[in-house]
Amino acid sequence: MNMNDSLEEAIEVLQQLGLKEYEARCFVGLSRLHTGTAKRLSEMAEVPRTRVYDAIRVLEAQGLVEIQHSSPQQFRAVPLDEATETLRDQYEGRVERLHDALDTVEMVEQDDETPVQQVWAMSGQDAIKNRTDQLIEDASEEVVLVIGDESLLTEDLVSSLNDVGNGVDLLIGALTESLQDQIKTAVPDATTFISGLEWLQGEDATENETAIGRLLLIDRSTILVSSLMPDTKDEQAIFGEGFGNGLVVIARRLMAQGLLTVRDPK
Amino acid sequence: MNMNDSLEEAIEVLQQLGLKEYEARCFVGLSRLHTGTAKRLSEMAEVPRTRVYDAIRVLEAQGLVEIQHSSPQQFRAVPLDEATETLRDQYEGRVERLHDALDTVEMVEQDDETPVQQVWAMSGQDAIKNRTDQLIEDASEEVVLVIGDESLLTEDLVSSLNDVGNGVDLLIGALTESLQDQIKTAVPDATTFISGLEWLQGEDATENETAIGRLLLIDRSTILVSSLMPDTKDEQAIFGEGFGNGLVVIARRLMAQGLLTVRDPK
DNA sequence: TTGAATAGTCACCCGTTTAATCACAAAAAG
DNA sequence: CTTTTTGTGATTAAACGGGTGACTATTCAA
Repeated sequence: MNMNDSLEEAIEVLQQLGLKEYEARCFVGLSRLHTGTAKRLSEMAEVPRTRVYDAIRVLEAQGLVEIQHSSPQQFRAVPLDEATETLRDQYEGRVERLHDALDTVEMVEQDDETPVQQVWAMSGQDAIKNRTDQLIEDASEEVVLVIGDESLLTEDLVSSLNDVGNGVDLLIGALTESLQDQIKTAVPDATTFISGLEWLQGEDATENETAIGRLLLIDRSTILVSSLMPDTKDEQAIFGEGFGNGLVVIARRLMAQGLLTVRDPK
Repeated sequence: MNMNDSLEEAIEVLQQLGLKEYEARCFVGLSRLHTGTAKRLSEMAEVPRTRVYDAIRVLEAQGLVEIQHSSPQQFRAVPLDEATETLRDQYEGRVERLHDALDTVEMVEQDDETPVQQVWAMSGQDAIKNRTDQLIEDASEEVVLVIGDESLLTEDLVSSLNDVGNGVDLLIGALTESLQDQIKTAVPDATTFISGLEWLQGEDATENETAIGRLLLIDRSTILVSSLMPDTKDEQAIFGEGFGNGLVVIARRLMAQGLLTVRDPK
């Protein structure tokens, strides 16, 4: 990646982390300046000089820059490692506060008429990863997992797989041999296999550009299927639980197609 | 804390984490509803019904809620642990990307005329903590530290103190006996003492409400002094390096006042 | 000392975002 | 066949953020 792109990337990420554009620009500007006045910073970061002062004040309050109160004032960025650590601390604190606040509250009564046909949709690689890990942890009998992309075989996933109870069968499939090898060494207890769902790929590929992401079946009663946008890495999943669930139809189809039969000749 | 306050707190924190007000309200609303339609959620969360849909879409894209595409649609929040973990992952990723981006860039040349009189100001408890830890790690001869408030004795600080090189003297002071005891057990290698800066407290207390936070002197050439707003827990520090520094005057005053003489009779 | 340049603070403008409401068509429910 | 409910879209008003210029104080160099 080009250096100017790195600068742009840094600015963008800082904004995602909650900074305004000027604040972000000033911070990356200072990061390559070691120390500077408002004027120099204004030129380097392409921020109107008169606005540098506001931006710096905010950054200082967040612990990202230091100010020398001389005349003229000098600014400098906190060392990178310190800055990232500070940001981490900030967010860790917020997430913790959120967790505490919500977990003293949860749940108002409900007039439950569970409509049995529960199929839920969710998005986001992180969220689906976490749900996958959680489901595997809670498995009591059998885990069937098909992984469609190398990037989905994360550390957390591996440790979840290795931590399942003793009586739980592990059946893991991959789309390529190299991926299967990785799985074999990472999760020795699992029975692995390749393919078994070419039909699924074929059927899908005609319609749109989505690739199969994950396919997870827990205790034959809970299922999660995700697809992966090849370019954007965006992941979307559907998720269902309960035997009577409509999604189990998919599971049956899979079994009929011979995917699950791999298990018996084991 | 009251439960309604918890709700408010959660909403506020979610906004700090980047959500809009409606999104935040909808999420905490769903968090206590287990599952709900737009109408119920609208009443519970005090969000206009017609706007619930937009908010939910954003939340779904972030992996914080699941949608059941039935009619009417049903929404539900991801379990709290999964949600916080997802948020964590999100921010960890961003901070990492920031670090990588800035790492490849740093430093444009500089016409250095170091004005020797460097006194820098910084704010924020996290940032000052990180700076403190860093300075202690880099110490080569002597660390003099005075801690003004119990909350400042963090794990990171303790491990930094215990990790200093062999030839480095550790001199740690506290304002109260109980704090001194904590330090003794946490950092056995240190020489501890109490007080030695009543004069500083006195002088300050007349003017404003700030209490002394940290006081750190590294190798007799780098110094950091912080004050703590008693109510807001807001911390502000000044920081200087180099022998010729004006701040060293303060260090001399401290020595003259007998603070540092504790070291000699050791 | 004086004039020019620099430093710093304010106040203002304008486009975008976002909270908030309304109008309307499709779909359920009675 | 009404009457709610549900979902989408357009619209308004206020808040926010980016962008610019006026103005004063300070510094520096004639």
